Amino acid sequence: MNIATNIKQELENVLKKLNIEVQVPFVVEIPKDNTNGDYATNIAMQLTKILKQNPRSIANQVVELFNKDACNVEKIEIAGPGFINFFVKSTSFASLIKHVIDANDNFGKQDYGKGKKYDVEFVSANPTGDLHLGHAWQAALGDSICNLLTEVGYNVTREYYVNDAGVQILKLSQSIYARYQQALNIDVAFPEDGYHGPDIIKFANELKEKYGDTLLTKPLSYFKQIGIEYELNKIIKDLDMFRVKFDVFSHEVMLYEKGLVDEIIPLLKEKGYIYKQDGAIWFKTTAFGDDKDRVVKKSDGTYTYFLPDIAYHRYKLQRGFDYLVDILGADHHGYIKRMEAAIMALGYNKDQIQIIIHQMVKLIKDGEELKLSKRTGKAYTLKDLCDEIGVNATRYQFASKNPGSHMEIDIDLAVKQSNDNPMYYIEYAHARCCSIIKTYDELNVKDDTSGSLLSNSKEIDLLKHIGEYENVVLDAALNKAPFKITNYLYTLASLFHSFYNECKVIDKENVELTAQRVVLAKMTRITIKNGLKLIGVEALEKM
RNA sequence: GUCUAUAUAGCUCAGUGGAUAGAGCAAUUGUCUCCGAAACAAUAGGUCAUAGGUUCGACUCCUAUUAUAGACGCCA
Repeated sequence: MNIATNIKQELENVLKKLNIEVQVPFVVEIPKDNTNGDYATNIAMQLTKILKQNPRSIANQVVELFNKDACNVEKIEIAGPGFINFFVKSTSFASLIKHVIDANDNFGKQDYGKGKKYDVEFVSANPTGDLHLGHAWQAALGDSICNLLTEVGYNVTREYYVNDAGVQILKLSQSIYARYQQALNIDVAFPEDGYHGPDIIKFANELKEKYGDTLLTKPLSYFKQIGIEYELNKIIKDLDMFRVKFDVFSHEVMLYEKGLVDEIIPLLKEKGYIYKQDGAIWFKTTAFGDDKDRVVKKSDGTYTYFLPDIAYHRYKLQRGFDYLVDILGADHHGYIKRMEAAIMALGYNKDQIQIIIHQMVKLIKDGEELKLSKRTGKAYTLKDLCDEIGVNATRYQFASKNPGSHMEIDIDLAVKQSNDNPMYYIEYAHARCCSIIKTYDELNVKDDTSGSLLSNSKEIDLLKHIGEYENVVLDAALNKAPFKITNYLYTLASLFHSFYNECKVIDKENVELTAQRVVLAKMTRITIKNGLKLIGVEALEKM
């Protein structure tokens, strides 16, 4: 049990003694300045409205009723406008130390989710070309979110939606067919909106090598099928290299084949959300807060893309997931309201779906913006970046950004300064821990997890921060915010480096202290390793 | 015009109602006879875009304005 939680519980007891029934939104946290205690709470200020007294006098009452022995508190002070600051006994860390060492690889794992089922859909790039850096962000973000949710006890499925029924795929098959003909020296015009990428030319040449001209008589549907297979396999391979593995690939074509798409309009009609206008069929999404109604069936009789998407989300919910998460680029933000509308219209709860939007990636190369262009086939891909700076640094780079903020990547700078990536600072701390532990092992001394000799402020700061890890994991998971993990790890590495420089860990003259300090290195190593694993980065033992 | 984000140190970014707003890079200065100097310690650098409001307290919440990116089709 961690110390902050203990203090919080005791404060809840105090509230009961004061006969306060209502929820008080107070926090127990580590103050920035440790002269303000090891932990502090704002409970007195929060109570001003309820008790209608000044915060310092409330603080006095709280302190009087507070049972210090229940949570290893040595001293309590009231400071500033009414903060209550707690100073804990050094022995209070013994249970934390033992917990971290015993849990080891499992430190951080929690049962908060109680096995509830999440389906997280991300990347879902059309199989028409290589993954670009926007997909890299989605892949890193999505996979890390899945890891976090799993860590706190949810049952998570990673899902990829393959848009294989739309016009994009038709263009792909036409492009392949044209390139194939060109490979055979047949003079044909390349389709107007075709895919110009070099990969298609390469694929066409492979077809020529393998089959000669025997495919010329095949229908377009044949090229469609082999095209999807070829492109999707390439994507899967890249994702695998990026350490992202999907559990389920759902194909749009399958939704049509199973008749799921055709079921939607009658279903919505039954509930009264469908009407006809100008020869088209509309879904009344404004009933659920959208700013305008959406067409689901065009006047020419074909469906809009929206309809299969509704069918797809219904299909996911029917498979028994409690929550759905979609990760999309900012160019899809208009999509949120209408999809929520669809979910609600179908009788599900709005908070069963969450759509996470990440902002656009702006690429700078040679001092100017590099526009992604499928037409010209020129793009800087996920694989390009991984080849240049490595998978670890790439995963870290994308996991560490808040998806709500805009990202600018200067490729030349990223490559040149890859060692300045904050990840290396964290890796260095980990490698240092490993090195210390190795040296220590040769001494043949038994670990001491009591923590009784740890009194230096650097040691205490490190312990307190490690004690926060589980809360940070939970917070990051619930907010679906992997960047909270990277921020945490960075601070942890910093505290460790600082501790290392001030406190000699291995001291042959003082075996007792060595046996306790080395445990700090072990705790740090465990925490960094587990934290990095959540964002798909390997912890290095040597650099 | 409407919608969604974003605006914090010269640059890249933390900071989801609390105490003196924090890191890294860049600048200046110390620290390796010693467990890994890819590190540490220190100095300097900010009217938290602007103006109002909410309250014990606002970088944080609300409103308006400005700037930047993106979205607003019977396209996907």
